[in-house]
Amino acid sequence: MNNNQVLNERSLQLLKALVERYIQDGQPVGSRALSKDTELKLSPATIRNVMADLEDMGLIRSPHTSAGRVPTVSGYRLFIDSLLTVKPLNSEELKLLRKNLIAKDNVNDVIGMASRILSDVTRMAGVVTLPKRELVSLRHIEFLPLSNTRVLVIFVTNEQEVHNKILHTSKQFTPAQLQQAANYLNSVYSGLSLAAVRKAVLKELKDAQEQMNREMLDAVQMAKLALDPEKSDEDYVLSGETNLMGFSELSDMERLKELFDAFSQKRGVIHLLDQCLNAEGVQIFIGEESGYHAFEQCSLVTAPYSINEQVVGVLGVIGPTRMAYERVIPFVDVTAKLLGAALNPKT
Amino acid sequence: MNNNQVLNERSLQLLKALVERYIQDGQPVGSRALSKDTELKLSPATIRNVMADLEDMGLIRSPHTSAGRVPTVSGYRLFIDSLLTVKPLNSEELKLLRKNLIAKDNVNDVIGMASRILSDVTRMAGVVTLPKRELVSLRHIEFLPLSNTRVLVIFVTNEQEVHNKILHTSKQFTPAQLQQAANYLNSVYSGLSLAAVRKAVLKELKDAQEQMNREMLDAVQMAKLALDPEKSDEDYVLSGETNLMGFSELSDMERLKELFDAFSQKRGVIHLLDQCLNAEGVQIFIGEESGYHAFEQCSLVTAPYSINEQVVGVLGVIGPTRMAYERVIPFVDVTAKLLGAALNPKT
DNA sequence: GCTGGCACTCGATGGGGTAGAGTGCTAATA
DNA sequence: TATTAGCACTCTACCCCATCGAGTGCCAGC
Repeated sequence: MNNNQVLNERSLQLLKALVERYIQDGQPVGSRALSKDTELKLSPATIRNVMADLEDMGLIRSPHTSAGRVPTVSGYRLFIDSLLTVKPLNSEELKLLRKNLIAKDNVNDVIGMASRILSDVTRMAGVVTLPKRELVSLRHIEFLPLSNTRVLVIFVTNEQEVHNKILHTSKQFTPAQLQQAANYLNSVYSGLSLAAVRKAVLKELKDAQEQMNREMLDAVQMAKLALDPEKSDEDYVLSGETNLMGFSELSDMERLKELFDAFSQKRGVIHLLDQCLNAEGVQIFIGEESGYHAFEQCSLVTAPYSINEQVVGVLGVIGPTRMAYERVIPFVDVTAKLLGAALNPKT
Repeated sequence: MNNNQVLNERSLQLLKALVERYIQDGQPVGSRALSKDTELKLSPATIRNVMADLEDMGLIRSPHTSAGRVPTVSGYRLFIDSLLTVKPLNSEELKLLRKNLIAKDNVNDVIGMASRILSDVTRMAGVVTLPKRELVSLRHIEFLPLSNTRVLVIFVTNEQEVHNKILHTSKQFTPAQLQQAANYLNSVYSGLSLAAVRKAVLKELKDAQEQMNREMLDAVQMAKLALDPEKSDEDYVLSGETNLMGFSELSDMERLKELFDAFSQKRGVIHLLDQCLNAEGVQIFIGEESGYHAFEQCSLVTAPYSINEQVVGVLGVIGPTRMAYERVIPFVDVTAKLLGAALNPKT
């Protein structure tokens, strides 16, 4: 692949046509087909020359001598970054989104619905991360005694979601003490983000002076335990994985197993999605770009979503590299925005 | 298939040998192989005659003229019900179980671990239903005000598990009122099973007379809302689905998709597992016996598990019909017992 | 610089031949 | 009468090979 070639307007146009054609019917595209497809009146022979150049540049390749050409990852990348003409959502998709992506009592239901819509509409796999607890703010905290040294802590966050956890305390508390501790924490920390609360808590514990009375110290100590980040904090909801079994390019059982293993282990996928948290808008991993072998034949189109202008999660679509990006990209974009809206606490 | 044949000892012995052989290496079993396998000194020709009889009885069949024989569902059934010699767990498996299947704070963790062990050891898919909430007893109930008419209800069950739900009440309650309601419910219903509580609550509401004061009535009303059974109550944890992708008999993509679709829709699987709740010990569905098309190539080996002698859930293993029943059956059995033990509240 | 022509390559398809596994049937045997 | 050896038969799996069609690269001519 030597890049010292000229990429003139015509070559780009042909690359665009080739990628579009290939996305449409999945067969390697030959010069004859391309010559008919474009409005440039060029003979197959000319197009062959251009294709040879594109191949030199590593943008397309031929599976074997007498097949047509197929886009490489770089080809897709160039196509998506500079050549793609996105299609706006059709009214039906929009209607579906508006109808189903609405606020519910249970955040998980909304997330699940978003994931479901993503997979149903695109007929690929949809994925939505749960909102990062760290970034949402504390609304209310409560302690319930379970047994001697076991306390159930319950906290409600501003997305109206309830979390609970069992703490093992070093000493025994009376219900009244627990009540008092909760009251204290609510009065001091309510409204702050969980991350901020934790930070404040750690600070208080560090420079705890005598000025802080016994009860408060206990309360802060318990808050620390309660807010200890958990692995379960990082999770996502996946839908329509089975749609992926329909694609011929993923029909190799080895690969498919690897992919589904990645889905159920979650770690890799989470890592991948986390990289998209800070992206402005839609971000795309094409094939091997993700760095995960299991995703080598897949593309991932993601967009972050926000609650109160604060990015708290990511959603996306997973499918074969050969996907209708011009439809998927705007769809993922809009879904992210609407999910954010649906999760925003009605003030 | 005419059943008016004699099933003598020898035929059964040959059927057993055939099934075992087929389970072992997945190839149709011929008369010659069978003649070598058994200690009955019979020539292939004799065995062929017996096999023809077994085929007449619908216990085995041949994929085509010049292939060996393969067990039918009836054949497997007879094998499992009367011919199987189960193998006790080996010490390694037992050690793994005892080491990992221990009480934890979080029931879901224990369930997840059980599912994981089932799939890891058998190298097939493991499934464990969550304990039926209905059947566990109420330990503690608590109400927290969220906003005007929205109340968060939290209840802890005897398996130390915490459930929460948001109620929409018809009128507004003060924190004190909620506290009072919870106190009342705890004093009256604590220790009863959720099903019993619901029953009692409905009865109280039905013949609510003036003798019941306003507050109590409110409390009972809210308890009714809180205990309304939800669809989410019926759920299971599945592990190692991807193991199923390795089996050649399931390698048809159509079928596989159907199977995985069934897994993610959950309804059919739950229905199937529910049928095993009342079985004494291990229950097995072989292939089409399950009644679900998606499971036609699969067998399901299940056992119910109990908390406090009360059956609350089911666990099992899903794999190809051709599985090592003699190992899977005792393993599922023991796992169910140990899971029950791990879930039993330490009193 | 573009095009038509042409030889070439490669995968897919399908026919034909063969080897091997296993059967069912029959006649011989214990 | 139950068992066995022998034999013809059937079916699959496999390999080989010819053919076809799509598409290419290259070259000469416009």
